[in-house]
Amino acid sequence: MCVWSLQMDINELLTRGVAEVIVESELRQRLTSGESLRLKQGFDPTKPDMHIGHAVGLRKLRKFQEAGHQVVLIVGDWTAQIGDPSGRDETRPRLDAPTVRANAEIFMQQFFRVVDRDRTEVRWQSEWFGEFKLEQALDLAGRFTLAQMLAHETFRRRYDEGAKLTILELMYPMLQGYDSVAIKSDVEFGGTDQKFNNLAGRELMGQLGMRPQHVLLVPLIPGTDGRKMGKTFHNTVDITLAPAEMLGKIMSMSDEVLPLYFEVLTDVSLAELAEIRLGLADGTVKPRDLKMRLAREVVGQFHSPADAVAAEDAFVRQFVQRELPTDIPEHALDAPAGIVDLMVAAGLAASKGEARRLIDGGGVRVAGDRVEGYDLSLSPGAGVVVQVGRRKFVRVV
RNA sequence: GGGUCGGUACCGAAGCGGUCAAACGGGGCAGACUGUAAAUCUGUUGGCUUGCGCCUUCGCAGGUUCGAAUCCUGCCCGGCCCA
Repeated sequence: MCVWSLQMDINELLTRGVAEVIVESELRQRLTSGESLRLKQGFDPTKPDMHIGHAVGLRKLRKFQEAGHQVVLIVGDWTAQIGDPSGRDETRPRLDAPTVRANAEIFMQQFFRVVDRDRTEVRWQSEWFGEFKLEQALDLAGRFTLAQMLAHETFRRRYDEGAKLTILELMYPMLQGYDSVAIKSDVEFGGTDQKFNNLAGRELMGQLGMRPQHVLLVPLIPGTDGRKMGKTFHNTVDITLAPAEMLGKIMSMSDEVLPLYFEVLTDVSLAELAEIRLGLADGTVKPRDLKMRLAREVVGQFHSPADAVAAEDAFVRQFVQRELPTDIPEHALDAPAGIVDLMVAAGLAASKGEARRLIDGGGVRVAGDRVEGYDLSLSPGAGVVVQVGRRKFVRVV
């Protein structure tokens, strides 16, 4: 590889889908030197479900691996008990070991869909915190001031608002920071919401005479409702979603996400990325078509290209051509049933009240016709399709 | 330890003796419009009941009252001030 293309790679590595690098000039230099770096990535085992927002960081890790670097994945079995102050969670009960292990298993299964397992070292916080002495904990607590902690936006807000804020929670950044010390991290990866925590690691390493880790922050992407994708908003696109669902969620996203999504979730070249931006801006590219391509590429990554194509076909059939989906679940009846009861029994509505409301709202169809009133009755073997909204179907048999 | 303010439905937040299943906003769901876009608009958002109505719900447990989310007592949890 010639020096020039190496520089180009490093440039893309440090800028594409990257929100901030601390300290960029230094990290750039280390990357150029050919040194193999240890890339720290933490994980909270209380919530093993990953969404495509997480994938942004994981894809970046993958690119670094391809450039010869080593990922160190830390299972945060101790910090999980505290809860990340970046969210608004309060102190949690300690998870028992089997739960943590099971969650870690689920998480890694997803993690390694993107990250190269062979270039990953998995470490558990228990390795160092399990034996931690009070003396060490106090030493740690003595290295940070209250003012420093209150510089964290989340702490600050809760403090100012008069919400509950425990000393334990203040320790979260310190513990996460200590992880960096324990594994001798060179670069910590995280979303922009992790900046404070990651900087704590940098601070701590410096105090202990180690070379302070660098920090690479990836952007948080918008979720299905346009707000930052996150579990608390219920707007995630989970990577475990079935191809059809994943495709559908991406298709229902606002057009505004397109450039960013292409940048952080696909491998289209930088040149093409520029074309996409241009095409969207001057209207020569149809957002819908572009979004379909995005959806196909994303689904292809977490499933397979064949799955993606199949999902697209089904999507076009069901939502563009308005045909019935091919795989409609069946609901067996052994006696005639009223529409309301049937909807509840078939899982199309959570309660009879909801079923009636849906009917009132015009959201229920039987054999293609809108249901008007509650007295429609269906017989066993009717074979008709009951539809609620645009995507819930049941065939009555 | 004392004083004081507060704990309301998925979330935020009104209500402060009956007209409260509980305003309003967000989110969710459904409808219109569409590209399952987004934005916008409309409806809906505890359960049972076609209706009258009934049941459960406003931190927990009791009490006062014909009647309590609203008043009283105790307890639990949090904020602030004083010590």
